[in-house]
Amino acid sequence: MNNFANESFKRLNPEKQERILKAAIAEFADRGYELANTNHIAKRAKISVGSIFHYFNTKENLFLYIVQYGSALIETHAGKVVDDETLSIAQKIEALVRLVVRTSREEITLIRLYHEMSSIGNQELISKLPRSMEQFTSERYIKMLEEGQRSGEVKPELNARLAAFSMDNILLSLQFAYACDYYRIRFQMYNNPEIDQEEYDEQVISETFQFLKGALLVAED
Amino acid sequence: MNNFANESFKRLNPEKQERILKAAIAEFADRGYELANTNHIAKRAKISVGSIFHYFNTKENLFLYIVQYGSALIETHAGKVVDDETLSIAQKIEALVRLVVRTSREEITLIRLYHEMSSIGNQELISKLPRSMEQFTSERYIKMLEEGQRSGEVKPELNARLAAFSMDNILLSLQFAYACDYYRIRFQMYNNPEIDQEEYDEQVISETFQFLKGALLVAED
Amino acid sequence: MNNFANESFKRLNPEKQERILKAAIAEFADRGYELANTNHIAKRAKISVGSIFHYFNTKENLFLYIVQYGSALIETHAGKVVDDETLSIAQKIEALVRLVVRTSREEITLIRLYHEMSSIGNQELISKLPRSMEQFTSERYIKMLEEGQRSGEVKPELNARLAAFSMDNILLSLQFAYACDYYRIRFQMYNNPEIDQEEYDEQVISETFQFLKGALLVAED
Amino acid sequence: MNNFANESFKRLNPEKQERILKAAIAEFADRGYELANTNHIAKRAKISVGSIFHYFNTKENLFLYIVQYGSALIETHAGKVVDDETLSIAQKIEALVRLVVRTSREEITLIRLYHEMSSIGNQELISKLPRSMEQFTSERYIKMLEEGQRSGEVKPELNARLAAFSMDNILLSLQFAYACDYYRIRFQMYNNPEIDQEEYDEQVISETFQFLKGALLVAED
DNA sequence: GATGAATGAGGGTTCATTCAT
DNA sequence: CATGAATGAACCCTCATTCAT
Repeated sequence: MNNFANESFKRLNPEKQERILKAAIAEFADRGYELANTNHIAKRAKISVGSIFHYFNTKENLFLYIVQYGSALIETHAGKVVDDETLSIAQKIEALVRLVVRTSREEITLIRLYHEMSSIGNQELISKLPRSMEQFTSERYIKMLEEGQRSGEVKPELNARLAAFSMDNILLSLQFAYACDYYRIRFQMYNNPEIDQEEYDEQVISETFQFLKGALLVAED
Repeated sequence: MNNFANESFKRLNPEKQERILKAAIAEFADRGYELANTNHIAKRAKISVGSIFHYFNTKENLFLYIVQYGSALIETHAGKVVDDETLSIAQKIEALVRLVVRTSREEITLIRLYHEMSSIGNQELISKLPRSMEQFTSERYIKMLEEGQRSGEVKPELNARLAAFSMDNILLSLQFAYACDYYRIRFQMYNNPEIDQEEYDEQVISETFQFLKGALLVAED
Repeated sequence: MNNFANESFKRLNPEKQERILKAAIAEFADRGYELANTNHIAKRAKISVGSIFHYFNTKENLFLYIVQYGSALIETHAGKVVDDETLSIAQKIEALVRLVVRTSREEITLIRLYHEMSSIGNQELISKLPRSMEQFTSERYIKMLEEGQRSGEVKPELNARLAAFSMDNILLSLQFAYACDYYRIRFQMYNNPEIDQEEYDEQVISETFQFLKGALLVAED
Repeated sequence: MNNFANESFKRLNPEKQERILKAAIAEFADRGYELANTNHIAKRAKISVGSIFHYFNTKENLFLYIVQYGSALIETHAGKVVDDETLSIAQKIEALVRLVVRTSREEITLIRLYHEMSSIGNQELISKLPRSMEQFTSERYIKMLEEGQRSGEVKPELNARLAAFSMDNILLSLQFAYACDYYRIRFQMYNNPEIDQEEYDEQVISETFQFLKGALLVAED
C-alpha cells in the first residue's frame, strides 16, 4: 500500500506496535514535526532509537506513517455516520457535528496530530502526505449532498461540491477549536463566558447544526 | 504597547524597518517558525545578525513582532468592510468573501505567516501571541450579526456569537485554501476540474456567499 | 595457522564458504574497510548477520580473513612464473608484467581489496594484517635476482634486495593503475590519448618490460 | 580557484589558518578520512566545530582543501629540482630520489595525508579530488625525459610518457615506504637487517638512483 | 550603533555486535 | 547452529545567540 513502514514493523506484536505509534503520535502532537525528537519517541516507547530507524528509516517516514494511521482511525467514525441509510440528511449533519465535538475530546492527540500535519512548513514533506482521508471525506460529503438534492432535502440551487467544502471547513475548524491551542483561544473569543462549560458543548452542537441546516437544507414549513 | 521590538528598531528609518520585516515575513512564511533561520533573514534584509538580535532580542520576539505587524495589515481591510454603514449585512458578507479571495492572492505571504502562527507547536510561544487581530475580528463580526438581528436581516433564532464563529471559520478556511499548500490540495478535492480556472474564483465567491446567506440571513421573498 | 575464522566456518560446505567470501570481498573492495557494512555483506551472501559474527567474531577478523584468502589467490599466479625453470630472467620479468596487466583486468576486485588493505588508516589493524603474500613475493623476487646475478643475466653491481623492491614497486603500482580509481586517473595523466585503447595494453607491457630490463639486466650485445 | 574553503577562512590571520590546517592534516593523516572526527579537529585547532563548518561547509570540503594545500607544499620541492637548469638529467634524478627520502622524513604527515587521499574508497569523493599535483608532476617528468632524449642523455628508444610513469611509481612507492605503516612493513621485507639504520638511507638513495639510471639513461662508457 | 565571526549544545542517523528464539 | 530484531554509542552538521571590534 505504502512503504512508510518496514515489513518488520508490521510483523511486531500489536501491543508493541501500538506503544510505538502512541509514543510517536504524542511526541509529534505535542511538539510539532520539527521539534519532535526521535530519541524521545524511542524512550517513550521503551525501545531503542535504532529500532525506530529500523522500522521507519527516517523521522519523516515515521511521521507520514502515523499521519496515515491516525487518519484511518478518524475516517471510520465519519464513514459510519454518512453511510448510515436510516438517517435523513439533517440527521447525518447533526450526527457529524456531534461526532466532531466528541472525537475532539476523546482523541485530542489524534486531532492535534492532524492539525500538525496540515501546518507543515516544509513543502517537500507536504507533497508526500497521504491524502486518503481527505479524499475519502470529500467524496462522501459531496455524494451526501448530491443525494440530498435528488431527494429534495438539500437546496437545489447549491453547487454540491463547494457546499460540501464549506461544510467540511466548519467541521474541521470546530475540531481544531476543541483540540488545538491556538484555535481554542480564538474560539474563546466567541464564547459567552456566562454559560456553564458543561452545557456549552450542547449549545455549540445545536448552533452549528442550525447554521449548517440553514445553509444547506430546504426549509421545512 | 508591547515590547517585542526594541526602541532602537522603532527609531530606524521606515525603509529599513520595512526591509527587515519583509525579509522576516518571507522567511517565516516560507519555511515555518522552526525552520526559519535568523541568519538568512539578516542576509535577506541586508543587515547583520547582530542587528536583528539588537532590535528583537530573540527569534521568538521577532516572530511575535511580525505576526502583530502582519495582523494589523489584514485587520484594516476587514475593518473597512464591516464598518461601512452604506452596506446591508448581505452586502457586507459578500464583500468579506470577495475580500478573502482577493487578499489571499495579493498578500499570500501574509496569509501564510498568519497560518504559520496558528500552527505553532510550541505551547509556551502560543501563549505569547498577540490576539489583537482575532479580538478585533470576532468583536466586529459579532456586532455585525447582532445589529443585523435588530434590523431584521439576520435570523433572530441564531446565537450571534456562535454564528459569527462559524462565519469566521468559513472565511479563514477559504483564505488558507488559497494561500497554504496543505489547504490548497484539500481544496482541490472539492474542485470541479471541468471549470475554467479564471471563472472559478467568481463561482467560489458566489457559492460561499450563498452558503453564508442561507445560514445567516432571513430569506427574502 | 591463524584464528581469523572459526572452526565452524571451515566446516561449511565450500559453496557457502565461497558465497560468503565473495560477498565480503566485493563489499570491502567497493566501499573500503570503514564504509563496508556487515549487514550488507550478510544480505549479499544470503546468510544472517548472526552467522557472520559466529564465523568471524568481528568485522576486523572477517576483513583479515579475506585479505589472507585473496592474497593466496594472487600468490599462486606469481609463484608459477617465478618458479618456472624453463624461463630466463628476462622472460620471467616479461611474464610478470604481462601477468600484472592481465590479473588487474580479471581479478579487479581482488586487487582493489589488496589496495584497500594497504591503505588501512587504523594502525592497530595494520599490525594484524597477514604478511604471507608480501613475504612470499619479496623472497621470490630477491631469490630470482640473486640467481640472475650468479648466472650473469642480472647486473652484478645491484643490491638484489633493493632492486627487487623497486621492481615490486613498479609492478604493484601498475596493478593499482589498472584496478583502483585514484591510481587509474593518475595513470591517465601519462597516457597518450591518441593511441587506441586496445593496443595500449601491449604498449604498456612492452615499455614497462623495457624499463625493468634496462634497470636490472646486463645489456646483450 | 576552488571553493572548498569560504572567503572568511582566507581572511583569517595566517597563524590561525595554519593551526586549523595542521590539526586537520594530522587528524586525517592519523585516522583516515572516514575515521577522522571533525570535533577532534576543532579541539586540536582550539576552535569550535561551528567554525570548522563555517569555513568549509562539510568534512569533505575540509578534506579536499587540505589535500590541495598539502599537494601545493610538496609540488614546490619537486618543481625546484626539475626546473633547475644547472643540473643534468642524472643529477636531477638523483636529487629527486634524495628529495623523496628527505621529505618523507620531514613531512611525514603530509605524505600520509597524500596516501590517505589516494586510497579513498568513496568513489564520489575521489572524483572531486584536485588533480593539480599529479598534473604538475606528470607534466614535468615527461618534459624532463623528452628533453633528455633530445640532449642524448635519455635512451631514445623509450616512450617518454610511460617511462615517466614508471619513474614516478618508483618515487611514490618509496615515499610511502618511508611514511605509511603498511608500506613500511612491506619495505622491511626487502631490508638487509644487518646494515645500520643510519647509513641505510644513503644506500636506498644510491640503489634507487642506480635502478632509475639503468632504466632511463644512456650508459656512459 | 553595527558588524559578522565564533560558539557549542543538540538531533537525526548509522552500524557493529548481541542474544533470545 | 542459524536467525534477524534490538541495541546505543558515536558522529556530522545546524543555528540562535554573543561579543569583540
